[in-house]
Amino acid sequence: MNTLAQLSQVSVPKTKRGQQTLEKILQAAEAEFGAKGFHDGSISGIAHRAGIGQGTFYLYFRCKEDVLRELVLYINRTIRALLSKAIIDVSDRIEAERIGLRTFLLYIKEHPSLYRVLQESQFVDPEVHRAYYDSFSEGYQQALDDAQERGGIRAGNNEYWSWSIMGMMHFIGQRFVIWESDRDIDDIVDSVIDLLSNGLKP
Amino acid sequence: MNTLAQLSQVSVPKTKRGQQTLEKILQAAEAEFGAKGFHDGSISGIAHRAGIGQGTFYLYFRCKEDVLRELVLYINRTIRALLSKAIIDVSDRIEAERIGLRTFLLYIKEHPSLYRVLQESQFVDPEVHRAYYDSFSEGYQQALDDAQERGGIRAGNNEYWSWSIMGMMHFIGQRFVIWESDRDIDDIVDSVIDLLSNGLKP
DNA sequence: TTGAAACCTGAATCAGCCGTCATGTTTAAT
DNA sequence: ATTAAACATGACGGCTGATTCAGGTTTCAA
Repeated sequence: MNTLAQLSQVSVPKTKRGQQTLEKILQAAEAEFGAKGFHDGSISGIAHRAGIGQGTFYLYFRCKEDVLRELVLYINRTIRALLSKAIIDVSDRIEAERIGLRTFLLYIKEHPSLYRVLQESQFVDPEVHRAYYDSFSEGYQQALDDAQERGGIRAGNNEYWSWSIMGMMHFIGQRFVIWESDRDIDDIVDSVIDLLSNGLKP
Repeated sequence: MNTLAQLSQVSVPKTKRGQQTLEKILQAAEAEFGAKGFHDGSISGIAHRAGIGQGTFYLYFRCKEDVLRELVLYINRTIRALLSKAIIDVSDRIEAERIGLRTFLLYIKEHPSLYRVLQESQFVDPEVHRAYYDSFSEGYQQALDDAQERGGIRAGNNEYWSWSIMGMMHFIGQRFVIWESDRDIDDIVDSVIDLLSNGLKP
């Protein structure tokens, strides 16, 4: 299994101008892929949005796939940082779930293009896509393990449970934030966390 | 919102030979897209696998996208039929969830290519992809409504709950059946249904 | 100031595949 | 047996878009 960081293919530009250009390319790629998808999106489209020549793209990335990989790493870093920060001193696991789901939904609402890129990476580079979810799953299992030791939640198979929870969050986000974006996020969170906390049984 | 059936673009062949050819094309497309994905898979690849000429493909489908659409409709019909049959006389909702999850996982284990096509349809024809899940969600909400009236499960927002449950099933299937196929399916089902029935709370 | 490294350009190349078409074969109803 | 409809073929035209490259320009350390 690869860790995500090992999958990066870009080297850091040496001048300030280079760093700005790299940044412009990444933002342009986010917009281009978000609007047209990976296959219909083009390098010329990215270059145009970034305000650079076509050839400049290849000073920073070896190919079209590499820029998508880099965007997936970027989402991973960003969401992980947001989540750690949001639940840093929440000791109750279920409260942490609530805050985590809310934070996630608010993030993808603000960055639907980036979230689309993540989904599409499944068919462009399955390895980086899986590494993204593996990295979340690991942290998740650790958190569930800890909560179980403290008696905060019931015992269970945390590998299966972590993927179940990620699945809930993903589908809820896709359906009620990406596909239909005017729902009240707190209503969604309440309902989903209720199910996750208490289950279906009366 | 479109119903799935309206999205079909193929007309039924008039002779027995035509029906056989259509069948061959669909099976070849399942294999081709399953192996190479939609974009890297080619019409010539499909025609080759089906043992027909390239032009013959276009007697049955207008374009590459149409055959993918047809495959999504096919999965939908098949899984729905399997599920209805499996839970036809199960009155306990939680037992029905258990059987439903098990049936679903066994199906995708046997048809990973078809399941990949369904996932990829999100980026080829978002409408048919969404219609697929909407059709399941509707049936799901109905089932949850009924069970709540009988007191079989707790009250909740069944729109959110149905998508949460579909998300659990999807992620579990992707991770532990598609990506890693040697897990004991009954272990998975027990663990996931335990979480779904009883929740995280002690 | 200078020069070497870093960065930029966009027209041209090139490979690959979708979809068409002119022609030929098979089916099945009468 | 006849024939019109249905089905089959595969070479090829046309287009698209990723990547290259030869010839610039800018940066910055010394």
